[in-house]
Amino acid sequence: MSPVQIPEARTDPATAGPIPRALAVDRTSPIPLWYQVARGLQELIEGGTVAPGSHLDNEILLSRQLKLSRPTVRRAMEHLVDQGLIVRQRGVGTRVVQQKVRRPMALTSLYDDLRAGGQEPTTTVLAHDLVGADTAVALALEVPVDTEVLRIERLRSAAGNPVARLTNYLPRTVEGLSATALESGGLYELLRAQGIVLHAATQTVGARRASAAEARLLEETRGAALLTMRRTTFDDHGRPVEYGQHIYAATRYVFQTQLVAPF
Amino acid sequence: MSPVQIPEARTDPATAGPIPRALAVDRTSPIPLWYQVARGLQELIEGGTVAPGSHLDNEILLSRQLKLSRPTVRRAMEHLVDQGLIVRQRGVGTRVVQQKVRRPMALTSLYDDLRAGGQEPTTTVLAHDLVGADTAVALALEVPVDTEVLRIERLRSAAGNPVARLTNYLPRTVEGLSATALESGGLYELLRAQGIVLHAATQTVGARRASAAEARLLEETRGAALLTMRRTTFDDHGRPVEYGQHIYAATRYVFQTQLVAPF
DNA sequence: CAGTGGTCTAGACCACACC
DNA sequence: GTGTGGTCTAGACCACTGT
Repeated sequence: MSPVQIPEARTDPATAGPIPRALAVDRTSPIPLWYQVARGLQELIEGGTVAPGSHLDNEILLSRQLKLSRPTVRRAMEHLVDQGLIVRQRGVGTRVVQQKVRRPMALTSLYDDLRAGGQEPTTTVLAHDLVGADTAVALALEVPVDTEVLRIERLRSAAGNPVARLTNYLPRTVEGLSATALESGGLYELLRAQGIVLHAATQTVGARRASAAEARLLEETRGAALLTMRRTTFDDHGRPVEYGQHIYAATRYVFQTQLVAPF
Repeated sequence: MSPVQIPEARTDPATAGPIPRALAVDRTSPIPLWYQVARGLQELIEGGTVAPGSHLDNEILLSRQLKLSRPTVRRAMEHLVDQGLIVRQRGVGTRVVQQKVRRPMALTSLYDDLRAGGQEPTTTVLAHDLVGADTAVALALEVPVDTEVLRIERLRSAAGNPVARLTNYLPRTVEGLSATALESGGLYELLRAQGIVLHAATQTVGARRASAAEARLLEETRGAALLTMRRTTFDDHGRPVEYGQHIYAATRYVFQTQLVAPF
């Protein structure tokens, strides 16, 4: 009846459930509290401490345990719902979802993909020069046709086998993309190091047969099936950062994606 | 200095900016207020009332105009940021982003895709029966091997040309999937009509060459490049709903995706 | 009925960009 | 400085689920 909280029934609520021990938050950190909580819960889930199918503590209890407000805890949980880690039902509670492969590919690069898969990727720069933008490049980068843009062509290999030929076009204003830098890391990594925040992309995936030269480069048979991808990446201001036309050896690479329903 | 609000300086704030007129919210509706605001703003942006690049009113002003709290208005704006419609910068404001193609493909189906593209799709059911789950199907649907599952095989055409052969496996418990229903609409549409909430999916896209039979079915040349897709779809409880193995004529279809950074 | 998540409010303080 | 968005709090009421 009374809105006053019960004076420590049995155990200290801050150490009660199996949850809170690993979830201490650092209030001096610049990282938002809700994000710290979300990461903490994510570790508990992925580490198996909280079994799939089991219920998580409810918001009010958790906020009391962590000494945070309910909206803060709530925001963390909403984040995990977006990630597909947990499921919430009014009147029922919050349950941990059966674990899947879980790769949030979204805005990663082939380099990140391969490295995450345990294969150490290597890169050979085939071309690194300035060219006039053709209509496709001009449209994607939102510059006039024939504007000089940076072209980068790379051969990406994994475990000694060629996987893809990557052709990227970028505005001349971008810096820090020397050939040596490109051979030691991914393009997106270098862009992020320049302070560019990659925010969104549109991409088109298709397939076609390899030309003789492409087959030779990728060590495929003549006429082999290739995956093709065209992608335009935008920064957080909505400006185009990069446009790429890529081909992948279909025998050695597939695109894997996790989708979450919009809303 | 005083925390008291200024007593109606000049004009009534509720009719001041260009924004609020179309943004009246219905407090009796079961639709969340923040969502009503988000839709209203989206219409203003997509209708061109608010030009790309121009600033939106700030949160405090907008909340006063709409007579809503700041967090509510804020939530609407966060939604639009997720959709890629607007961009926010601390100390600067909220600006409308240059419009792109904007297709939130995420969890739509080929049927939706084709129809949205103006091509009226047609479907021919090639098979509709019960089969024992092989290892791939069993793994995806989380049932034991050899469990009887529903198999649906369809040929999807657009503008009279075959585009894809779709093979889907579903648990026997799913209803409402008669052959006639499947020929008049998309699978996802039928599932949603059954009250199933599609929430997430994992998919793998690859490429290979067509067999003689596949080429014949899709009216392609022998050995033509095909796009392949395997997708498992999950409902909002995290349970697998559907597993599909599909092939697409690469000359007639590509996958187009909009990605937003996950952080 | 009690317990859960879903929504909303009215404040507060801070970090950052621009003048 | 001034104004902006980013974060956080401490409540409130409601809708839905299960008993």
